[in-house]
Amino acid sequence: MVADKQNPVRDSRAGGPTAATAVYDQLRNDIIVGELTPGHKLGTDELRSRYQVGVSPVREALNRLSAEKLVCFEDQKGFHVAGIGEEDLTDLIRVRCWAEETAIRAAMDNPTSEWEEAILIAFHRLSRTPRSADAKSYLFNPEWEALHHGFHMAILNNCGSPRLLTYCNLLADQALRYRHLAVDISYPARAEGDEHKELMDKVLAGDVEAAVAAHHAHLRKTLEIILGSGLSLPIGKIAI
Amino acid sequence: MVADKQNPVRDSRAGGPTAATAVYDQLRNDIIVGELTPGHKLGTDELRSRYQVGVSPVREALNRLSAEKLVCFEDQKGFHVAGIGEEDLTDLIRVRCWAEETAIRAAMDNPTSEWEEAILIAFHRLSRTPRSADAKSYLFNPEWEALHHGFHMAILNNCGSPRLLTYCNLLADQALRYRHLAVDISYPARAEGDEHKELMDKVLAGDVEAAVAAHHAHLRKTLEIILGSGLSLPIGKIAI
DNA sequence: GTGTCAACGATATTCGAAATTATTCTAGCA
DNA sequence: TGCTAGAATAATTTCGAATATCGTTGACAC
Repeated sequence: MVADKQNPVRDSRAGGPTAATAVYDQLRNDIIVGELTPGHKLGTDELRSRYQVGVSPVREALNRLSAEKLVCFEDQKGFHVAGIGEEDLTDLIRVRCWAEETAIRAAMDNPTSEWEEAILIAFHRLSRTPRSADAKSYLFNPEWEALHHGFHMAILNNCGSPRLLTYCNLLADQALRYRHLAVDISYPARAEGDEHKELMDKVLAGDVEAAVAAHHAHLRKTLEIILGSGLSLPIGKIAI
Repeated sequence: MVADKQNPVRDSRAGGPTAATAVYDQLRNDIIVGELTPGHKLGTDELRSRYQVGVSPVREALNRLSAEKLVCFEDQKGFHVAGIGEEDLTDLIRVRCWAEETAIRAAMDNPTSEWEEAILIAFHRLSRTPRSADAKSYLFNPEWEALHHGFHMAILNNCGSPRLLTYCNLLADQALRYRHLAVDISYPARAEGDEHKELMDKVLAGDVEAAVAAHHAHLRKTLEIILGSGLSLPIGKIAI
């Protein structure tokens, strides 16, 4: 592979060898971060020039994303960034409560010391990392995002069901997009560290009901913050 | 659109206007029915000639299916029909129990007469249709399959969560494939009508715990039948 | 006999143009 | 003025060829 102007996308990435995968990753990120706003038309030409590739990789990436419900598709009408709405968000959080409650119960049903220690480490790392890359106003901090996701997944990981984990990840990504769309407005109103600590304490204490309660409270607070953030809803067509 | 030899796929279908969607539907069906066996390599040329289209629609369909976990994909290595395995099947049924239990509880939490009547009708239609298109040996009966799916969905429909319903549908499709792969061997060992009737009775009686129990028993029996059918496991690579 | 390496064949991937379809705009008519 | 028909425009979708990559086979050296 030669690094020239012809293939800037492929060259700028380490992971995916194929252009389609590279575009998929970038596009997915751009949508989750909110750079591509809900409802925005994802035209062929725009994406072709944006990522410097042909039609095929773009289309391939869009198809994969539409299966993840981050992109909306209709025959002969092309692709749009999936819309958002209050009902959709409420549904998302509700299903996430169900799925993750199930995962937590299953995980706590077979506790191992490795699992508990992994949670402890994940929390420790998260607590040492600032929520925002800038001290005063909010600035997206990819490191914190990764550690935050890692902390929650560390708890669920022990549930023993690959399918359920995959689904939790899917829901988490969708929720992450909502958070990004709202976060600029509501930061720094929230003390997330305390919520995470309480969740961890209950999990490590083996108190299933308390852990589930803490987890539900955590998600419900997220819902309230987003709904109260002034984010205008709805926008665009929802992808079921 | 002209009906000629150039476009047999598009012409033979009523629903999807685009070739990609047509291939998607057919391929999906071929996989679920078991005509394309688990682990089978889905090469470009094979599918191109099988469905009489170019590379683009084939690739598009494969990408959508890989998101549904019916097709396995790896960069630079192409596509395979998703593999099967005992662990995967166990996980599938377990997650299905969780998801559908949640849906049943939510549906029974807000019972309406329309909903109850829809269940009654769905059961009635199902009970009037033979499981097999042939009286003696098993022959795939698409009508029964549709009504069976309709009956189960009639119960879940009232849960009020589009996301959960979509997920239940996804899991149902994956389970359907396992059933098809095993059904030729185990038919007609099962009295499914009785199980469905019991499930319906509990739901209509408003007895949540009994309904959930009946539902779990129904799924667990499916698991046991498939595992005991002599279906050789595992085959191919599992799509998480 | 065993291991490495290069060339080959097969396959997946990508491109740019062509075909098809939706959308918009305009002209003509009631 | 409002509405329909039809062309012009713009977009999606599809194709077949060109490119890049992988796995294998065979030769060669050790």
